[in-house]
Amino acid sequence: MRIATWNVNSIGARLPRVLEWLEVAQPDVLAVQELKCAETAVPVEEFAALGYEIAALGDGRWNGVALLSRVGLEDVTRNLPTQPEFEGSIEPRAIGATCSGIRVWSVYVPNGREVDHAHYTYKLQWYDALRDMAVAEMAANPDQAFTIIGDYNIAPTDADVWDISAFANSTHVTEPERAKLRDLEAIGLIEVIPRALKGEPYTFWDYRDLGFQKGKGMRIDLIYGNARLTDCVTGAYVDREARKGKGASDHAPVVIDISL
DNA sequence: ATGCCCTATGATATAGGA
Repeated sequence: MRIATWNVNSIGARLPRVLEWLEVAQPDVLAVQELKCAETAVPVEEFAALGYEIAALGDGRWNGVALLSRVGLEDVTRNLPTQPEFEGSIEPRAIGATCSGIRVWSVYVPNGREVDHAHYTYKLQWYDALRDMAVAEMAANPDQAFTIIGDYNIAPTDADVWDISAFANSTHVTEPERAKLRDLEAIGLIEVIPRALKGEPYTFWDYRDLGFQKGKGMRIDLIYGNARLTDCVTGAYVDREARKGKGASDHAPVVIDISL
């Protein structure tokens, strides 16, 4: 079983690259973030032609998440039960489903913007809601393989950014953010750290400043799972190749193989 | 020293990204 996560930065703009990647990488499940389109506008038929069902959550221009699966897609849950609002709305940032017995969540955690911004507080609150969901679901099905994959918008360690000194007073590397990752570990979630295909551990390179070309990346697309799942991981990698060339997303896919 | 890019939108600027 191969599961992957990819922040595609617009499913519309990225459709040819995503279809091509599905054919080459052959994931059974793909968690997608930043659809940037309404769920009613998701290109369902193109994915169906490759054998994938899709469950999508999106309301337009920003955010949006989905799960693609060719091994079943059941018990779809939209949003986190205690997900906080931002400026009065519940944003489409989390969708869960059961795929061939594995519970999978695709998440796009809020960015935070600046450490003194309301969005940063929202980000931290969002993590509490993510933890609450994980606690409840794992308690309800303690023997089920469970994973939360997606764009966490946190670099777990200083080595997960190209130059920590460039991140003074920046989001994504602060202690309160990293403490939220430790909260997830405290409830029994374990991070699966992928190997990089070419040295760099990163999963994101900003379009601005030509980050990819200069090796200025960040590892922010993460995989956490319960022991039932992580004990069965046979491999994991970042598909850095997918970040290359014209028309690439600013994120690379992250892939795990598991043998339950 | 700074910006350099890319996306979608009631677009010909703007907001957001991290």
